[in-house]
Amino acid sequence: MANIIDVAQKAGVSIATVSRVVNNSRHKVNQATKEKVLAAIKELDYRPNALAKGLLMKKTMTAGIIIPDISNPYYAEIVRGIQDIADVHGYGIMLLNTDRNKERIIKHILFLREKSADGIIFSGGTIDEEEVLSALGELKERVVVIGRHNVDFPVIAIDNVGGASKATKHLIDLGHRRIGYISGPNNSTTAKERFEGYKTALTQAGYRVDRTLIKNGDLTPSSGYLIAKELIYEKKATAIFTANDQMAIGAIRAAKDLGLRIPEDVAIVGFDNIPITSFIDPPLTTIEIPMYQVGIAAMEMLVNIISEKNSERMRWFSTNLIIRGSTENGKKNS
Amino acid sequence: MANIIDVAQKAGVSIATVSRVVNNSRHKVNQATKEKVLAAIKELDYRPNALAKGLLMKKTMTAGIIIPDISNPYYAEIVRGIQDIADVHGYGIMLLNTDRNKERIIKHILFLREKSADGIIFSGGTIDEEEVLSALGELKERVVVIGRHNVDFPVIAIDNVGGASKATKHLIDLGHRRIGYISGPNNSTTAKERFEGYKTALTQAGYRVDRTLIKNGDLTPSSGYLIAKELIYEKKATAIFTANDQMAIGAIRAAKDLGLRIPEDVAIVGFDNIPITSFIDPPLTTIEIPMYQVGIAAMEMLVNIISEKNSERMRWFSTNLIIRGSTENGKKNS
DNA sequence: CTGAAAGCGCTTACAG
DNA sequence: CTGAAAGCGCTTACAG
Repeated sequence: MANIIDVAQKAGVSIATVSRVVNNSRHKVNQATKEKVLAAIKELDYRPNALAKGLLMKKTMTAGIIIPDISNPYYAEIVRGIQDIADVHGYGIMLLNTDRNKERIIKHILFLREKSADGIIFSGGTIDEEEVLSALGELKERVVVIGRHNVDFPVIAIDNVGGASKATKHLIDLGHRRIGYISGPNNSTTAKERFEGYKTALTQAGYRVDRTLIKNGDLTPSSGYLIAKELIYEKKATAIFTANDQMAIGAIRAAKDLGLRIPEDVAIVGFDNIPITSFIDPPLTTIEIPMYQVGIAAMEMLVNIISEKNSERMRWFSTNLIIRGSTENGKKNS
Repeated sequence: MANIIDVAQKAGVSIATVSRVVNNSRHKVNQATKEKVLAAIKELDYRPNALAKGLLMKKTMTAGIIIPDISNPYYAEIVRGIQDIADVHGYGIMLLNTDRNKERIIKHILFLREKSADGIIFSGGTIDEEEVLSALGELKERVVVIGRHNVDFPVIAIDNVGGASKATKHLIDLGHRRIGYISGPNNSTTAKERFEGYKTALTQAGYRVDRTLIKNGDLTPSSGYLIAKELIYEKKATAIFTANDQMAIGAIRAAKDLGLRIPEDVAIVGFDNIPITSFIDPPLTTIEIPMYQVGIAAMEMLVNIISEKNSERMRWFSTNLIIRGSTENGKKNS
């Protein structure tokens, strides 16, 4: 590929001049000269080398996204929001999956440092551990965390506790007493926060938390299916609240396979409001999170931090109970 | 961040020696020297700068993935496969969404060239257009295309035509004559290939293709919902085949909202077999594509191409009809 | 086994 | 308005 020297030679100018026209520099360039350079660029199909530029400028226009799993629609939607804003600002995104595994988190962080990423958006899994923190090195000041608020980073916080509490209270208000909770993997802080909300609502209503009604899933429909069967059949749960929609969809299937009616025999509430939820049968009552907006907010915050605009270090997204047919009869959709 | 000179000084050696131990070079280094260097690296928390290395070596260990939309579970699953293999080989992935828009495709390609990506995996939208091809420049020899086989690139081909044909034949065999097809956006070649299969099956069975039964959706559940309502209510379709599962899920909802039974009154077949399909009600008959495996194959092929191992230029994935309750009674699941 | 030096492709302060 | 030159952080052929 042609480089800046080739262009300079073809245009009969110095590489300094080429650089100035390529970057639309404020340093004045004679119009005729500029046109010669532009012509040479076109003819040679010249593209400036971002590696060389990044090396020199200490700015790569690259951000890393570290998430548990892109095949989880929750993260996919957030990533889409991030990317749309990245696009607007000319940033590229390096996407990394961790499956919440600490070694992979660390490995990915070191990788991003080597690539001189300008910043990191982190979501899912633990970032506030000694080892992870120290891996961050000079990137420590250029991180945005999504979904938690008890970490020492700029954060896009989601009201998981409040949302889960609303969901659980909704089930309590409908008269349910044996409300199961299907959580996420142990290292999912989001699932843990949602568990907090579940406990809070029960406690506030004057009920005790029954540990036998609480199980960990892995956020997939099939884990929701298997655990729901157990909670309903063996533990006699009359309602189930799940840490995400996918597991709730599995739970609905489980109730049906047990020959039970929803919501009459078993009520089910999910979390996230992924697009599919209003199309299943019955439509799923769930807690809405504006995932796409969360992604947008995260990338905007990161861009501000990188460009050292003084930006807020916290954006708060509240959550919203959407009541549909999986908890109340007659509600087909919303 | 510490650089190679800092390390060399601290260890009392030359940067050449540091480089050799960092890269585990075959050039021999005295064991004692090596240990001094290692200690210095550790103490300074030194990470080699990938930009500098990439600039020099003309190899960045970065691959671009250009897809229509990561929030579409079909692509999310493929991307996950790609990334898992990228991880194994030490590659980083830059993810870019195009919404099948030609300008964005071109913009993203140029972006990847500037970043000196080692190769590109492309899926969705058109790559074999003059403008796009020329944007590729020197990357032209380092592209893997997913999902098509009529392009002049190494390809992971999916038997969309055969799959769609099987799906349609299945409906014909069940006695359906008015079979609607809900396609994807006009620039989706995948949806077009699936349309080919639909036509082929009809023609082979001796039926004519009724244009009024064919509509374009946008691959979302809600577009499936709206179009299915129209096809069923106005066009009297008794069966619907959709270009992806998401739209099929919308179509199921539409049939139910019209007060119709599935599969007795309306039969529905999707495409892709995304995880959720076996959990909805009725479970969705669909065509299975091993999406994760497709991603794996694509990245493996790209790695081979980049490292100039002579690799096959074509991998073929066949598709598989999975019959569930949305077309045949008594089939609850598979 | 070790190191000096060239060179990858850029940007910009400086001199003219 | 234009250009020569330094320097970003590396790898490796070459000489010793």
